[in-house]
Amino acid sequence: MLNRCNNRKKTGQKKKIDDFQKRCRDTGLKVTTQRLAVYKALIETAEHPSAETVFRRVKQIFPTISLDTVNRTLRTLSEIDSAFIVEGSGEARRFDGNLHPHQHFKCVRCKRIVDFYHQPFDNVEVPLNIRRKFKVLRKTVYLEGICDSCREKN
Amino acid sequence: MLNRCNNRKKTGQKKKIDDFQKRCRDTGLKVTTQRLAVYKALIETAEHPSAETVFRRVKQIFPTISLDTVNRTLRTLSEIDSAFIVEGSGEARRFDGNLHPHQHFKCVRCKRIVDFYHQPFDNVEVPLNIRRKFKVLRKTVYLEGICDSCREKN
DNA sequence: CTCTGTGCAAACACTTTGCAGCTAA
DNA sequence: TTAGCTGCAAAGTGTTTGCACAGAG
Repeated sequence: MLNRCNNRKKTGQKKKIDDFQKRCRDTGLKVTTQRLAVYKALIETAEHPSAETVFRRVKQIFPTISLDTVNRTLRTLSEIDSAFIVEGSGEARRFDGNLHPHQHFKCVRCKRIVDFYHQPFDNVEVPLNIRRKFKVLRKTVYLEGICDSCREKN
Repeated sequence: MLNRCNNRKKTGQKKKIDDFQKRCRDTGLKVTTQRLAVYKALIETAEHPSAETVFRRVKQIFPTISLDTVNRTLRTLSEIDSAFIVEGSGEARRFDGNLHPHQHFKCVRCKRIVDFYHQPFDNVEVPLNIRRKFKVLRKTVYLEGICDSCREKN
């Protein structure tokens, strides 16, 4: 399973790129050389790169691209759900003094974070292939969405 | 201490504070007024505050404290496991172009992020009390620890 | 041809650091 | 007493923004 995720197949890449171009057209975005290059760089790697990393990579085949464009494009990609942010919300760090096991729900509009506890999340064992390779120190379950009061505001 | 909270809840806070002081002594940290004030402010709220928010709150009862101290203290608290970071790693945003459902393991040393897929995590239903109140758009399961190559380096 | 996208530079928000004086142990 | 802590100011890091020009549709 680790392997399958790491070896993203070439044939699949082509289709992804076609789908992406369609997605751009559907959402009214222009298919620019830069946008395509950033998207390709992102799906060609399994290392969950930062904007800086994508920038360095794209620069090799497109030397005039700027870091700003990469930043803007990555943000756009996540807005049209062609990419996800796996680390760093871009907002300030936030802390929790509650040491008991629990999970969080975060409202993407008002940024409110709510604690909850749902035992089944806690009960799921970390898979063996992960436990064998890595020392797991922490397990986080995180939900995102729109909270009740933000929904009413629509 | 306000005396309106004279029951078990307050006793719990009291115990937490005692435990915290012990934790400081055990880890060789001094129990300073600032450190205590920051810790209290953190456990008195359920809103997962940022450093800035904690700062504003502590300032009311301790006007000379600086934001730097709050930042430093919150970092220290998470280092001694008296608090957790629930949002914002402080590092750069990182992106993922893999849209299939999957989970992540992140090595806290080398920052490498590895994809895996463990169906049981996917199968857990979001609890009803959350689904009823909030519109859930995304579910994230995230493991943190030490990866194989970093363990060997010890 | 039009209007979005890009590159540049400057602005920005948050966090960290160097240092001198302070304080808990 | 003294090692560690704090407050201040300055630097650092990553991201966003305003603007004029370029290029996709």
